[in-house]
Amino acid sequence: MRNEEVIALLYTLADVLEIRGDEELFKILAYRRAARSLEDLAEDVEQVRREGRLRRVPGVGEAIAEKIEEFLSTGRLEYLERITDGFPRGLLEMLRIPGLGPKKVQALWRELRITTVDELREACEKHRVSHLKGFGERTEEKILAGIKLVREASGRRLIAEAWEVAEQVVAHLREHPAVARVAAAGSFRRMKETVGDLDFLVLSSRPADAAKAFTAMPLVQEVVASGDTKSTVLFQGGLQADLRVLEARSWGSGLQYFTGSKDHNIHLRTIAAAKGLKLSEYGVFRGDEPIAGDTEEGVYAALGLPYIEPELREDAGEIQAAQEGKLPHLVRLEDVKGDFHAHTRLTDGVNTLEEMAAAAEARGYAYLGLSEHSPSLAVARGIDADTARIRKKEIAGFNRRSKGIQLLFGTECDILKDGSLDYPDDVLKEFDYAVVSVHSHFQLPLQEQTERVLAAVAHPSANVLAHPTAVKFGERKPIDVDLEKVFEECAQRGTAVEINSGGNRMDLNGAQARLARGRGCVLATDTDAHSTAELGTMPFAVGLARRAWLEAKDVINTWDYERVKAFFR
DNA sequence: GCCGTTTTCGGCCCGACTGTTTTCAGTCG
Repeated sequence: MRNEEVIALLYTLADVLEIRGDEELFKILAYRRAARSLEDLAEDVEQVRREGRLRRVPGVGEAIAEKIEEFLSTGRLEYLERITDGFPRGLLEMLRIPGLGPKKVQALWRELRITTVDELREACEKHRVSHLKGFGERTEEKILAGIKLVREASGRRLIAEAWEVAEQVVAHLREHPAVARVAAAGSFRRMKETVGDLDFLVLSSRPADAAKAFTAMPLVQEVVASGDTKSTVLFQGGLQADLRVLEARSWGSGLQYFTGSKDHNIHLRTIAAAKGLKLSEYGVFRGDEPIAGDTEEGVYAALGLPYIEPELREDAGEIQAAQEGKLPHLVRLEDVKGDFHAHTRLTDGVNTLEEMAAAAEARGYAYLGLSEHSPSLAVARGIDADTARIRKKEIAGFNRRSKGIQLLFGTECDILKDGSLDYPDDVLKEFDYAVVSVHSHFQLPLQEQTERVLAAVAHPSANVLAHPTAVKFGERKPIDVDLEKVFEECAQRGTAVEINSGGNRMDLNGAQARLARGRGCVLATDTDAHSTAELGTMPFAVGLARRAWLEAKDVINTWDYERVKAFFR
């Protein structure tokens, strides 16, 4: 997969052109739009190119397609080399500093010959920067603070991590007397697997008090900006958050606007303009007259559209589907009847069988699959066939006693390097079901890795392919595997494909899971829980399923116990 | 550079906050 390289290339092109300042802005925006679009592409860009489908990617036209072609085939881009001739790469790093945009970076470069972040810091400390036109003493201070910030901040983080902060903030604001309504918007509300910052909205008749309640929270490390309707803070730990204060008549349009995505909103505004309307966070207007804004449903209705669920708002076909009345009825958390991927103390979990069963029952589940590791995964104390048989009896005993939840006797069986499974076939047949996973040899080349996984999912005992890319956020890159081929084989063989919300995985992501469904697969939303608490990450797995346009029928965790058993058999 | 129920040319989403300015440019989302 070279998607990341191509995305970085396009962003670099845009940044360089913007600092150089000799191209018109829309050209630069076009590169960024194409880059964002590729970020949401589930497929391997090289394969898309091989099949001549580059120009079908939204925002990729003739010129960008040609540049991607050249870069993929030669590893270089002549155009980039030409425009970066004599262009200091350090300027790109300077652009990351909050408050510094292309114009200021350009001025620093042209006027003061500053080409690196270190040179910039030194110039600020010597107060050489404040003399420049458009700069001042406050700017110098902000740049110095910004340099520190960039060095500390770590960019996007997993939604599970942001979730804890968001819940605290929402609870805090909800209790405040000046606040009538609270919502968290942004990519958080869209349930994107990672979020860059948090966006909070409040309805208040006393905006200043509401803003103060936000900026004065103990969690706040620094107030970056604070105005009448908008404040920005930095939480301890480096997560940035915005608060917007809305009026009741703009609650729906504000929620819609700040939920995004950017490209979804741009598309909506285009539709509004075509109807002679104007859409902003304050409402939908015909001339100066507001015709919608108090509810999100009303905003969409004013544009002639049904309500679109936040998880779909990526400008990935959902607006067209809405226009045609073809939006999916997304799977909901309440539809989930169980989990197929969980561990107990028998291997590397922390809770007992009974504790896990009780926690699952408390979540309202009808069943819970216990899938312990197989022998090869020694670090997780994978169990041999004899120990598995003891577990089988424990589960049978539990199920006889239980008046409610039923346990399934599963295994998370390692896929070995050659694609064979970690138990002999006759042992595999003793389990109710098998989840199969890659836990080793992450570096195999594309073809070998693909053949390995294809062999595993084709095994008659394989029921669920767990965390198919093996990615771990901030820790491990995805394995090189042809997901389309794997999905096609899974569909053919009746092997479900997993969306795993455990640890720092979030694997598959939304776009990949959508591709899986498109190839005819059914999916499983699993937590890979190693404790009772971790069963609670199910909302993130379901969130990804919703981002993948999945309906309840597509997700085996929503099926009843008998149907699941029959599917596994 | 992209794209099409206004268009193959001429548009391209819209507004808040900051700091430096005396009316606004730059930055950000």
